[in-house]
Amino acid sequence: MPPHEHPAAADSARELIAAHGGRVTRTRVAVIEALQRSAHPLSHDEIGATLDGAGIGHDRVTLYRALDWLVEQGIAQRIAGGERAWRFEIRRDGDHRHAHFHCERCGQIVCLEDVPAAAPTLPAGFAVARAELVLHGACADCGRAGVEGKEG
Amino acid sequence: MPPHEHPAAADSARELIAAHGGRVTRTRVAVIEALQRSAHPLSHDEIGATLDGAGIGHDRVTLYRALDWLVEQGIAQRIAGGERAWRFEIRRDGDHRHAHFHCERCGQIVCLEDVPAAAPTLPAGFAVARAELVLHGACADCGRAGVEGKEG
DNA sequence: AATCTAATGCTACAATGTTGCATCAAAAGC
DNA sequence: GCTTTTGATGCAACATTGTAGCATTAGATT
Repeated sequence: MPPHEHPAAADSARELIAAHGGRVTRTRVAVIEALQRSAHPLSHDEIGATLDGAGIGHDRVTLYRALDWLVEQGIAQRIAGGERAWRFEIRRDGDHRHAHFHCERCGQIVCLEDVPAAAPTLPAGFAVARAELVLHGACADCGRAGVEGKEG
Repeated sequence: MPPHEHPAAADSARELIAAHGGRVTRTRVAVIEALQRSAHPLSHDEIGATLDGAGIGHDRVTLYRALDWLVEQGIAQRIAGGERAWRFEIRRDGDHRHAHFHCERCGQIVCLEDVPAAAPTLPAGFAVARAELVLHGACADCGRAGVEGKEG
């Protein structure tokens, strides 16, 4: 085990991957750990930066495929949230139906763990697989910094 | 007035544009009419096809800018709904906070006029400008056609 | 009709995501 | 420990969606 990693985190990531019948690769372990460490969903780009920071070579395609696999396996989930790019977050058991807040000031996506994204009653015939509730506005940090400008 | 258009629709589009201080151009009129006629939000691409069908020359950029202007003026609004591309719909008075349904089978976005996309109580400091509630699954048509396959 | 300038249309570009294929390396077998 | 198998990677090339700059066109006004 590399001495510069948290043993528990690395183990849980490795076990998670193996439990789904996938190969335990540097990329997948690092992606899962990055998502687990982050308090908010990460974009492909942000995850890539994390990998670079960890000295893990990769390219865009590998990362996309690793993320695709994680989503496919139900380990992670995609959020359409902010702008054009997807964001990813780890699916914690039973916890994957919370709403998200997109700050139009700083671009950040915040998980609103307390706010459920539940599907209301729908017209007959509609089968809902998942609900996405995204609130747009100014987050607590940006709201404090100033009402109109970028800085207070 | 061109004889192949609905006079009322054309007038309302023209008036709408003029009321916002913009120039009444073929593109804008056609885009507004397309959105008004459609029961569901349209993608940039679908709107472009409508313009082509109406024999109105245009290019991608013009259409993007026309749509940007409509959104800017509050005449239309963007929906992040389905995949990567934005969708657009006309803003009807007071009616612009309904939820949307994204059918993962046919890719269609359906307006759920009866389902409000209201923001629930948030942590202190969060200012919500708008709420987007998108439900993903199978729409009534696709659900009827078959449970797993594309066709019943 | 002449004028003014918003809007268009072109080219070129940026950002995000996908496909095909040769190579590499993780897991399994020996 | 070495070889085999094949899933995962990395590269190049491409597809889609959206923007920026700028010359030209055409809507509104005089």
